[in-house]
Amino acid sequence: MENENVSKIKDAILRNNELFDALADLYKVFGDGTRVRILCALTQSEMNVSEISAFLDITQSAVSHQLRVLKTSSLVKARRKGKTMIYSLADEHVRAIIDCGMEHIAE
Amino acid sequence: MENENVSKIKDAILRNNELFDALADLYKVFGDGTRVRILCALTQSEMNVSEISAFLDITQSAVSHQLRVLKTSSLVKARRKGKTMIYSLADEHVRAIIDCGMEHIAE
DNA sequence: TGAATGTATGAACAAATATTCATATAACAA
DNA sequence: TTGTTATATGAATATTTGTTCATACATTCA
Repeated sequence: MENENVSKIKDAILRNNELFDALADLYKVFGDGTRVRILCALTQSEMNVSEISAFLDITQSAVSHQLRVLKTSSLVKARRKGKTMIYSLADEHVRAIIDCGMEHIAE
Repeated sequence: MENENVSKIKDAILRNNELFDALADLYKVFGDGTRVRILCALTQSEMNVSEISAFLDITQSAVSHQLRVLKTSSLVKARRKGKTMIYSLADEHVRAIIDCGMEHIAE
């Protein structure tokens, strides 16, 4: 079992703990119902905070807190429009990751 | 890119909180460094508990606890071989999800 | 300016969760 | 059977984390 290949893999993994933590941290962001709802909503259309709050029936404060997490993780981006902040997905990776998980669930 | 099936699933999810939570729960499992390490290790080769423990330098107990989480979520499967339990990835979705996240991090 | 609206944020609390330690269970060997 | 190795599990603990509440900040409009 402990052949040469495994040794190489082991070395790679042990030397890349930061990579795995980064990966875990990324998934951690997706691992919350509120954030997933927000992200899924934004796959349909960009929205401002009030719209997200109403659409998902989550308090404005909770939405805002979670949007901050999502923005810090570079999963969403925001632009101001008058008094409102309009949020949208940061890039297509977000959509891809969501679709990936959905396909797993769909089976 | 985005096939009809995925679109339908997405629409369904936007109207079904249970599915939201299912998606979040799936990602929650990936959202822990220990579990991601275990899963990544298993993408290379099946292993028994002791091997995983030594390989990743995590206590046997912690590995066992997390393997239970992974098995409950149907991300890994196990078979007995004498005194040992050999764990492997449950299916190709696991690999796909990991790759998906890796691509996002890679940029 | 002041009032109103939209959003962000800090503190506090509650709930979830990962690890450790001790111990139980399972399979094998002598 | 007894001892040994491999794995699982329960309880306790410490962290992390999501929500709420109150309030601050930002922008527009009268």
